[in-house]
Amino acid sequence: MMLKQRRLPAEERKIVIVRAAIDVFSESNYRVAKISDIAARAGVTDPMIYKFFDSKKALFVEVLTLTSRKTIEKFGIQNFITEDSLTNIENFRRVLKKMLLTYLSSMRKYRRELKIFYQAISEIDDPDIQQVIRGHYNNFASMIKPVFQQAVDKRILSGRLEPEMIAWDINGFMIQQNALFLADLYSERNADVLLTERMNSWFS
Amino acid sequence: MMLKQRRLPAEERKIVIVRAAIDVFSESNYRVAKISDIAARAGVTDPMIYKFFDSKKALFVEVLTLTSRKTIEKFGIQNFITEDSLTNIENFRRVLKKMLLTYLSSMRKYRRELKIFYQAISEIDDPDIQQVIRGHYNNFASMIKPVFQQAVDKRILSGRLEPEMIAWDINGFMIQQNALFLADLYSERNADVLLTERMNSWFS
Amino acid sequence: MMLKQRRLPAEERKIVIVRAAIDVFSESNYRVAKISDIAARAGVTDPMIYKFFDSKKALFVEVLTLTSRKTIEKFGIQNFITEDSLTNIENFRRVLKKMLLTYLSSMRKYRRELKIFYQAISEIDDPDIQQVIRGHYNNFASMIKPVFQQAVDKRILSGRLEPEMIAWDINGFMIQQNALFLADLYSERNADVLLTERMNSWFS
Amino acid sequence: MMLKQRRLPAEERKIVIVRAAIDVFSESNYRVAKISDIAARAGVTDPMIYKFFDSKKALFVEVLTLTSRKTIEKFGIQNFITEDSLTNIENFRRVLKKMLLTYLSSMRKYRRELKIFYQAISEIDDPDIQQVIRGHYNNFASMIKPVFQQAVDKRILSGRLEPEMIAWDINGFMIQQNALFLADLYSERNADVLLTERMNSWFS
DNA sequence: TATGAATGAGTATTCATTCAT
DNA sequence: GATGAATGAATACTCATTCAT
Repeated sequence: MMLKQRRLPAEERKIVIVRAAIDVFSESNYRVAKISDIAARAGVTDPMIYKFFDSKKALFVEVLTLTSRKTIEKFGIQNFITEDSLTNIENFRRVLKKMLLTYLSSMRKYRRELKIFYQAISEIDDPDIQQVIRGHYNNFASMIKPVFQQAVDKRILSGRLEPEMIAWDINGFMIQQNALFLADLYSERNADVLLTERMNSWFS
Repeated sequence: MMLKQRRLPAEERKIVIVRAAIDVFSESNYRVAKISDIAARAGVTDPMIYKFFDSKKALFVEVLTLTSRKTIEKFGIQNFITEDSLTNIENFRRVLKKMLLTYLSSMRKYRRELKIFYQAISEIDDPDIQQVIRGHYNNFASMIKPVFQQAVDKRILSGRLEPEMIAWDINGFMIQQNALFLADLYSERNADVLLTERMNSWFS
Repeated sequence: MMLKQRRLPAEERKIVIVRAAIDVFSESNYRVAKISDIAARAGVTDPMIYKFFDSKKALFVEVLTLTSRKTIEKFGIQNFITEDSLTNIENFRRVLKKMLLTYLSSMRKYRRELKIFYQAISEIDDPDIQQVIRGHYNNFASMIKPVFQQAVDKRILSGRLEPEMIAWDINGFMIQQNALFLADLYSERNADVLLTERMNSWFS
Repeated sequence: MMLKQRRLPAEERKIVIVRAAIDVFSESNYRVAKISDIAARAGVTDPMIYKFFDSKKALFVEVLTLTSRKTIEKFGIQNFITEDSLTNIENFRRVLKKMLLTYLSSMRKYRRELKIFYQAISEIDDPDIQQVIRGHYNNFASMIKPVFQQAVDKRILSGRLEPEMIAWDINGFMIQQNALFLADLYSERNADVLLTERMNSWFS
């Protein structure tokens, strides 16, 4: 068991602060969260926050950026869809569905990050924040598209729907399920059925 | 020549305040917007706001409630889907698509209301606000469901997908397009193609 | 005896605040003085200060401006030097000396204002503050000059030294005596002797 | 090629810090200047400052003291007024005038130090600072007085005006010109004319 | 010796809300 | 009924200074 260290190297301290920020932001929201709460949660005093971040907003943007990166890594379609799974449409379909359901079921675990991400829409007029949000959705789509492109190239998919279109459909599906989840209106069954419908459309 | 009216009947003045609130909230967000800006925009003094609303939050909730009501009225599926259009699947499909596209294209006009609605997600922990949000999505689905139920009853729809499921699919589709729209990532072509795909699934 | 009024018309309240500011600024200095001290002294809360002044600096500039105006009014050379006193050099000289000595002896009474004025030199890089300071010295000189010009016109003064020059000499004399006074190095006798010397030079 | 020196003898490092302090204080003022800026300018870390000075104020007082000493040395009346120049009033007068004009024209070069000195007036309530200021003016006068005393002793000056009085007149003249200079109201011509007038009074 | 890490204490400014008139 | 006057309560951010290593 590690006691709380009094002095930490900068790198580690920064991580501790970001983690605290995720906690505190998600427990209320960007505007309500107080720097002093974040500091307390991180076990430091307020000024330490400002050693690493120029402002509360800069910290929020960092949290957003990191969350975006982590989400996309975690989604990690490329880890699921191996060369192997692309040899055969049934394989591809099975693996894809498993992946999407896995993602959906991870919402519960990443509710905090999810909530912060949706908070950012309230601040969408801020250029820095807008950039992270748009970057995130674009990156998400960009990660998915080539997988479907490969499937088309390998003739296991008809190409009737452009890979880009499918990518944005997946993106959109996640957005809607996330939103419903945050409003406590998420239904696993609904999500499952609707996902199946969509897959039918992608794979027809 | 129109002078600023000195005295307005209470009901009208309340409407003026709510309109001002929509303007001001949407120009920044619930936390940033100032009561004094809303009052100025409405042409009243700050304390007047408190004549009509107990608090800033109460005003926000009112705006939310009214916006929800208006959105649902405007969507007005019952106005589109007449008895007549339910006699024949092609009619139904055509009218439905027209309605959904109309709604999509109205996003531009109602961007202000849309933005406020998404702001509420930052405040989802507040019970009053959560209630409006959930109520809105539920009402939206409840409005759509019976139309499809009728279609099933009238045998112009197979009933393979439950009307409730379709209702939530439509609901979700709107949520995702709204979110993309607010992030300036809305693509009319994408929306159109993906909507067509979904309709195929509902009507198969 | 007047009890401290709870509610005061804006005009009066502003005066109370400015007076409090003079007290508080002079008891320490512009940077050390706290808005909350000024507010407390004025018998109001901090936000009231901001109803009248945009910032602490704005309040300081107001104090400076008012002090300048008051000082110049109080010096009021035009009140001393009447048509009458300009008929004859001895009269003029006597009245002038009396006036200057009066001013010098008023330093004690106006120490607070004096101190604030010299504080401004620490802030001379601020354009607003610089403007007040320069304006003050220029106004001071501009007030004195025409009196000596009249004396020259009326031939009771030789004009060997330009009126403008004399004006700046008086101005400078006050500056030096003020500075010494603030450093507790003021000597009435010295001031008196040196003033006599200068008058000899002006009137020769 | 000069690399930043890693280790400097303590005395030199102290000098470097004081120089940096003069720069930084004069660029804003005592209250606004930051220790970290001074440290950065001196090429040391913040805590190093505290190796040499107990506090920011102590550093300011040191700067003041050194500036006072340097100013007085630089004024160095004793360097100008040699035995030789005291044999004859014309010589004395010429040399004195040259010296005072030299001092005046050096204001431009020593603006930084001058500015810091006037900043101290804002802090005149601090006993340490008051002591330096008063000490400075007193030393200044004390340096000048004996020169005129000698002139009186040598009968090249009448003694009508006591040497002490003349000393304070010179002192005051410098104070006023410094103040006008800092307010950007310095006029070389005015200074020259007024100085001549005063010399007439001292030498009559 | 030197410094990176850390903080105590402070403070100008903001704004929703109240209330006397 | 309407408002000008007033405030309680809050909070992001700063900086001189200390101390463990």
